[in-house]
Amino acid sequence: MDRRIKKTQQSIMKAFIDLLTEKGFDKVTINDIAERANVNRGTVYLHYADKFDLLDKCVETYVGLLINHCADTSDTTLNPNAFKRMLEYLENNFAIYHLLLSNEGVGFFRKRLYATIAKILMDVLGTENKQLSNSITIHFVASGFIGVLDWWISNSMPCDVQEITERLMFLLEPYTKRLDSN
Amino acid sequence: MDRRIKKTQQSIMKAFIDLLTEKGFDKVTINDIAERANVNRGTVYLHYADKFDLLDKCVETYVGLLINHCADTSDTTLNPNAFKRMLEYLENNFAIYHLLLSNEGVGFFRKRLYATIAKILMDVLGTENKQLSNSITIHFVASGFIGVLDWWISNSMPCDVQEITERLMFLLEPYTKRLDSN
DNA sequence: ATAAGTGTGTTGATTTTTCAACAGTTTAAG
DNA sequence: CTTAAACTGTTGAAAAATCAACACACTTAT
Repeated sequence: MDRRIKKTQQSIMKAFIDLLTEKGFDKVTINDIAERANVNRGTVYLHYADKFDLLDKCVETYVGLLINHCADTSDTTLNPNAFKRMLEYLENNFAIYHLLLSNEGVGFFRKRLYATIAKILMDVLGTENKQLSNSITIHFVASGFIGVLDWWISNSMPCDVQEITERLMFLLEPYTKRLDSN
Repeated sequence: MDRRIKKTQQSIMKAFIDLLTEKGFDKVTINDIAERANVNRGTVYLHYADKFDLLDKCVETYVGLLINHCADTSDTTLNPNAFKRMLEYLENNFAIYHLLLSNEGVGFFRKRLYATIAKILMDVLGTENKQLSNSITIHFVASGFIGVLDWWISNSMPCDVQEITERLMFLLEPYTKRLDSN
């Protein structure tokens, strides 16, 4: 990707997230964003259709970053190290994810994170196993997982990464087994 | 000036100063600078002829910033507040000016600062008074002034702004009088 | 009601940056 | 010495960002 595009998109997203924190979605204008990002207003429209599209792309980016931080290893099984990396990343970028999980995210974030995690679980299962029981398990596990993340972030990380990782592993253990053996 | 130009030049200069601090002038390559500034190598050559030109332009910029920080008021007489602002700016940007005053500046900085200060002193005198005695006084005062700045920065600011301002005012007092009355 | 002000989204001409390719020079190592 | 690798500086075509201008919708205060 062209270096200019990357730089422009990064500064627009950064500006948008900052303004979201300061004023809230409704009060942020495209003018604000362009000014803060030190970019022409037209340039914003060159990349994003409108404010909602920008929020959507931001969410996509941050979900991607979160997921990538536990996908370094080629290990597809749900292992503690992957969780730990993800939670540490979450901890280090607390402000942003707290914002996106709140109503400021307008539901976009939760929806996309849910879809992404469900897809990963399906991929782990492989294409053959499309039984109803597995579908239900996937949605149950995805919801439970996100619910715990949400609780942890929304309550300002009331316990440390190590502890929440262990609790998650414990909770997921029976289901990972059930998923592995189709 | 086009917004892109400003952004590009700023990031190139920032990258250059940082690399100068880390590696020294000789070891910094144009590739380094472009990479650090997140800019195409060709773009560097679009703005600067070579490394020396870049250093020169940097020096010009930083001398300008230093001078501007005591030129807010329309008061052309040498007043304590102007000195104080300048010294405070110097204090807040210690690392950069320490670097530029050292051999890393390759003499460019001292030369240009000298020329700038001498010119200001001449302007204060006006165009009519071009007597030899005034010329000599100007060079004496400019040298003395820069010498004190250099000492202060090179020794890591061994006294506070207030004190050095007072000492400077005291030292300059007889000469400002001599200059004012042609 | 209307006028002034602010935000939205689009357009086209212009400028800047990028990229890849090139030839020439310097540096370092076998 | 010579070969490989890295750095320098330049070029031209292509892509992106800028700017000014436009029409339109919306608030809000006189």
